[in-house]
Amino acid sequence: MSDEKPYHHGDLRAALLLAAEAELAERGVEAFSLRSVAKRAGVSHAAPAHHFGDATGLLTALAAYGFQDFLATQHAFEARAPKTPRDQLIAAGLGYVGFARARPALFRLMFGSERTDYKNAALKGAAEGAIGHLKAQVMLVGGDAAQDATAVWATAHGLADLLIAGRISVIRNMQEDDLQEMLTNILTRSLPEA
Amino acid sequence: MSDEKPYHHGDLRAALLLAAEAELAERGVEAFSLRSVAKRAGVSHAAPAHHFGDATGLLTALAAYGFQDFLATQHAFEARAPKTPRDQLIAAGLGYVGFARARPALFRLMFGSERTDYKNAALKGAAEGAIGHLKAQVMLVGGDAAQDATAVWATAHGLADLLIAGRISVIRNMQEDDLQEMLTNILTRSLPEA
DNA sequence: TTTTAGTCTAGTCACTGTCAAGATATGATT
DNA sequence: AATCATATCTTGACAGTGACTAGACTAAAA
Repeated sequence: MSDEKPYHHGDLRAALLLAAEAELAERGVEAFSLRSVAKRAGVSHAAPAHHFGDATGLLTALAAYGFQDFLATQHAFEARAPKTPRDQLIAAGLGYVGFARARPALFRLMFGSERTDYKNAALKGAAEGAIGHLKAQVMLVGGDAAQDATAVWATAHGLADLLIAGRISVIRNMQEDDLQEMLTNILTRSLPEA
Repeated sequence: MSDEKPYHHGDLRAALLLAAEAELAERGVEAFSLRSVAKRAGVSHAAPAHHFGDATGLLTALAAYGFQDFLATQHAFEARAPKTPRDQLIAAGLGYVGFARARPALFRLMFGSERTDYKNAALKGAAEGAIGHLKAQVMLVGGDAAQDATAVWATAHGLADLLIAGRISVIRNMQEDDLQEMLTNILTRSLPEA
């Protein structure tokens, strides 16, 4: 009469988000299954509906949570970099790529999936927070904020997406050090000129 | 006794590929369904299996076909551009983005999906053809082929992926002319220096 | 004409997301 | 403390899915 699972989980919402990211990482966005998430959390197949509505609801919440970590990763990279605006911006770009490589399925969910609802306020807010951060940094460096932010962002995003897709054959057999140096070079070139 | 459908389709394989791209465009990669493709082609739900094995087989064939059109689009853009190596490379980049915008779901399938088999010879060949073309152009311009090709490619890819995701708010309300100019500017900056 | 191989259909299975109904626990009101 | 309302979770059902099997049909080879 001790190890009995209580009827109420306690914090199922958080547990489901954790399970969902694990499922996402193991099976990918396209093979993602609500029932499998429920099973992993040790709960009935219909339980998630009460917290997230449907599958889109869960994935939307997960994407929003992902954007928060995404921003946090960039901040972590920035903290370890020199404090000049340019270095900070490059660090943010490396953080962008680093996040994608560490959690590729989540990254894909955030930026590419159609199974999330971008009209959702929480997701929209989290996503715009990440974008706003980048734009603010570009303004510190100076230049045409719109175009320059787009340039840096697109470069980081393209590197990230191609890396996790495994399509850049040049890169597959590269030493991690050399890869980082190359990423830095490419990002630097995308910056507005000093 | 005239309009009766014959038992054999005639060219079901091609018809299925056409239907598959239409389904892809309408419902997206993640909601893609084999049975729906079969229905659209007016054929039983198990018919595709005889031509493509399983769903992955069909999507793999479709991706390979996509890479051919992808290359053709770039060539079309190049034909309309000045014949200097730099202009040709930029045109290829614009073609890259143009293809993604015209057929976003197919583009996503080619570069992002896990429902394709990249060990498949046809797909691998088609994909490497597109990559080889880009690399060849970079060598004409001069520079460190590996790094420079990666830079241009990542920039084009990032612009394309972000554009079709609709995440670049700066761009959503932009005039098409201004957008093209901006894309050209950003791609130019990613090029090895003259 | 007979055989063989290729093409397509029909039926089945386990799995999926969603819905509806009911069981159980929590907490507010009295 | 007792009752009621609400939130949480389970169970069971449904149509749609991918994959598999067996068989029907057809065309071309022998």
